[in-house]
Amino acid sequence: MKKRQYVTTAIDYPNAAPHMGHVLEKVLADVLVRWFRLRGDEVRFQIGTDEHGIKIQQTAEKERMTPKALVDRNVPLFQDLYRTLGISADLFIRTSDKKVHWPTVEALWKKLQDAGVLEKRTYTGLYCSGCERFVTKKDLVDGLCPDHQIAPQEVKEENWFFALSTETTWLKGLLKKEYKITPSFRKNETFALLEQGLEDVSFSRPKSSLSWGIPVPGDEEQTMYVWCDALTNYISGLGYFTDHEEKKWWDDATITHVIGKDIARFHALIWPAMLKAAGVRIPDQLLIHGFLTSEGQKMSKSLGNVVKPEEVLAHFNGNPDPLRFYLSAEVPVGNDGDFSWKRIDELYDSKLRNQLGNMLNRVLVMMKKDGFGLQINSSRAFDDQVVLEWKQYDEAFENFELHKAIQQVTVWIDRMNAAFNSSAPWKLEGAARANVLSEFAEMLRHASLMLLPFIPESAQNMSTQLGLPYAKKMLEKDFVITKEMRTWGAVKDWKRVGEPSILFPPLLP
RNA sequence: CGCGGGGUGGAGCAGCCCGGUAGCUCGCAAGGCUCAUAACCUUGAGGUCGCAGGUUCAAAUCCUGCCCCCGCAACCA
Repeated sequence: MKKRQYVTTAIDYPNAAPHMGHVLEKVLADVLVRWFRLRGDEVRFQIGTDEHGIKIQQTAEKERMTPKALVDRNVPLFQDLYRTLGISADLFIRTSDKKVHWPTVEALWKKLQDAGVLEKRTYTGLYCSGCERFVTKKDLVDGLCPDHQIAPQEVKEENWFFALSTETTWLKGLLKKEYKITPSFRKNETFALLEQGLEDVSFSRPKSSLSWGIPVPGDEEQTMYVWCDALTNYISGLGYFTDHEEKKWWDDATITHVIGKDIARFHALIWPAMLKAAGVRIPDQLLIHGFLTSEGQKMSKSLGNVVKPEEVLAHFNGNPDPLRFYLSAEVPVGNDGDFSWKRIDELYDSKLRNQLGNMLNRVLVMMKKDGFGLQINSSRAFDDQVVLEWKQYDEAFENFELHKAIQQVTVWIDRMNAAFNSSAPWKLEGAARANVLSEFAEMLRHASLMLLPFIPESAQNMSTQLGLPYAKKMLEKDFVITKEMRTWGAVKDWKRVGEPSILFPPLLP
């Protein structure tokens, strides 16, 4: 039976241009999604932007524009970047979208209210006029805000609160059983939070302090806070609580939220509690990635080491694959990683250019000389080897160890290079020579299929050079890697290889 | 006792969950090949796997304690 997958990423906050952290998450999700599609799953993949909130409001004021104008200016930066990177999302949702997003959010709010989990209370807190936000006593140094050197004032305001504290026990049970969290240490972390007990969370702010957002239904003086607004994108994109609900993507799919470690707790605790109150099923799993440092240090504007994805793309002449390869191979899923210019160049040269690209070229150039003909003999040994490679590859993906899957391919390419030297086909003649070369072409065919989720365009390029009949269709969303394609010598209508060309050109100094 | 991650040859990392010849990339040395994008292959030098105990026939891997880095601590991916 066909499996159905609903994959989402966090929605990005567009108060500034996208950076490498955004890219890490989207590439991770995209690789996973492409693998799902290639194995034949029915997939829906959603990304988007979280456009409301005080920060957008403030940034807009600074730049003397309306919040709407600010997000309309910034959101295309994200959309264009993701298009260039080949992020194969089916829907890009924007929380400022009153047609797609708002109806679901408003309906959800009412459902929560009906369920009795929302309550209006007076909240008393310390407000720093410099930060323009509430601070806690722990933030203060000698009673002063460390950023602004002023004493915060005690302010009372009305907030709607969501009853999370009562869900502690239920959430423990949920995390123990149904709700899977990868990597597992994030689950332990969440349990530690639960042990401390949960507090109710603020679900709205007065319009006077937060105006850029969705008004609370029936209480126009209040604006929704991030939770009910942003998290809800995962179901508003499916039209939930409207006349065009696409329930099959939620009720009958495996739901995977790909998110960063900073928002893990909200997805692990608040989101399920909201859904429970609204009578909607709980998602299946969270895939939580770490953060990227830049040249070993925390990425920050003040250090000036923020890496812009556009610069990386430009460095490789607009080819997204070196960056996709780097993030997939160098950053183990769940761990923090580092972005280094030196390292990405190193990897490009050694792995992609000298090992992969050159391997393909050395085979194809010889085959071209011999007239492009292909003759793959059946072979028990190669059969077994290919089966094993695919098995390990699948296992890595199933455990979300994407770095292992791609590293396995590069290791195989390594072995091919060594085997090519010891086979020394340039010393052979006739049928022996043709057979050896064809064997390498067949191995490269498998490798290009395995690389497809990671570096789609380059993998397709490989397959085109190999002259594969299916090469043209490889980037289509309904392309599936069939049993034949995974079997040694089983692509029967593949008789000739194509014209060789340089897969990864040397970089200009 | 707030929470978590990390400390492995010159640099950067994997391995640790499921103990059993210490692996990868770059760099370095020597040799080989000549099909190929001056690419490829082989061999070698270089590590008491943060420190100290413990469990075990056997520990980078499990347990305990300590030291040092780095994040997070409710809206910075």
